[in-house]
Amino acid sequence: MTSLFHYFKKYNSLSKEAEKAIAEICKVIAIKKNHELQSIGHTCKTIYFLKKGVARIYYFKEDIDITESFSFENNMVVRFESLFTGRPSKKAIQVLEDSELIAINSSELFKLYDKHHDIESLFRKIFEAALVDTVNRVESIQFHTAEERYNSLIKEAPDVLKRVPLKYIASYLGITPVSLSRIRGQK
Amino acid sequence: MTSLFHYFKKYNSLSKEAEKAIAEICKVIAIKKNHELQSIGHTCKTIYFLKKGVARIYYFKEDIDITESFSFENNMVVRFESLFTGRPSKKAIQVLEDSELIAINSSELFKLYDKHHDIESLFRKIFEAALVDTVNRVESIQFHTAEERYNSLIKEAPDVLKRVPLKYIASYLGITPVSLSRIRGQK
DNA sequence: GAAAACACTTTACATATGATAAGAAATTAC
DNA sequence: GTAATTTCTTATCATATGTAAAGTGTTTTC
Repeated sequence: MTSLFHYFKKYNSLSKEAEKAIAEICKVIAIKKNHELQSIGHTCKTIYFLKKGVARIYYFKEDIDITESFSFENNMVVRFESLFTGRPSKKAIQVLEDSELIAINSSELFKLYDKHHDIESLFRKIFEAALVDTVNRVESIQFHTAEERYNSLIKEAPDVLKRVPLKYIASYLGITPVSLSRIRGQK
Repeated sequence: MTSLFHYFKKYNSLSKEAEKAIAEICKVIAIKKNHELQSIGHTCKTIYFLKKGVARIYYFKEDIDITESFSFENNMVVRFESLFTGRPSKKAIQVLEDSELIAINSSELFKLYDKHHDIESLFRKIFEAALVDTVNRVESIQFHTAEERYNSLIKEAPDVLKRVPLKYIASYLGITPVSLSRIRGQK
């Protein structure tokens, strides 16, 4: 739980009561490598925090498995488009190593917003940061070549190569494994 | 001002005092076609609402003008990555028709969050919706062909063709004007 | 309303990525 | 530890998009 509150501190400080209230709606869970945390068609009602391990959000486009994002230690894993619309997600969350997560029940969390103004501010800021990241990702996908994106990925998250199969990295970059292999082969 | 509060109502209801407080930090401005609302290097401290007209956010990649997004009537225009980081933006906002906007001073707005809980909730929800839109845009850019993206653009915003030069639409779709012309020519 | 500037299309050629298939390397299962 | 499975690379060919340049059409300017 310490790691979660340490993560929160980067965004907003919380009163003791607020921390207690959050702790009460959290569960620690362990999942084995390659298992699914949440599946396609399920409506997201949980905000996950990765204590240990790697996760990816993925979906299928015409039978092809496509990775939308990776998450590493000390970060959130959330399918925002389902969490904030209340609609079933077309995406699933899978864990790529034996992992430990903290699961925060989002309906309970949102109920805390009125009582604990600092909790609402905290998550507002977390989601604002997620918006900034996502805007930057649009820029990176739209206007950089696959090679540029590959290079910045391994710069920003060097251990992704050791921890994530290349086929997932390829679809995350928007290319086929064959194409990624070519890019890697050039050097 | 009515149009702005009508827009707000879709997300969260506001007390009379909150509406008054927001009205006090708003300015209505008019801008002529093709003029810049905010320029590259400027740090975003204003949230714009388009009453009338069309706007785009754009930047340069190696001397090439690239459109990141369009906004039409009754929507926000914000460079989130600057607003939420406090860093100068690499992007500019330009108006593509004679336009009228409501400018909300963001520093003043953020100060209102503590006094008016309903204002914080309102903007939290607005930005959560923006996050959902941006996540969906990532999906659309990454995993659909230019032709698919062109078709869904004209389906979702049919008058974009009448109101926006094709060269801007092309870069928004992530392709050159030549390529867009080819796609359009096929039919 | 003529000249200039800008926007759009078309053509020809170059290049990056995709699809498919086959083989090599690594991992997993028993 | 061997076989089976999965992952990654390489090769070939097809296709979509990029670049450059020329031509046509439309707007703007005075």
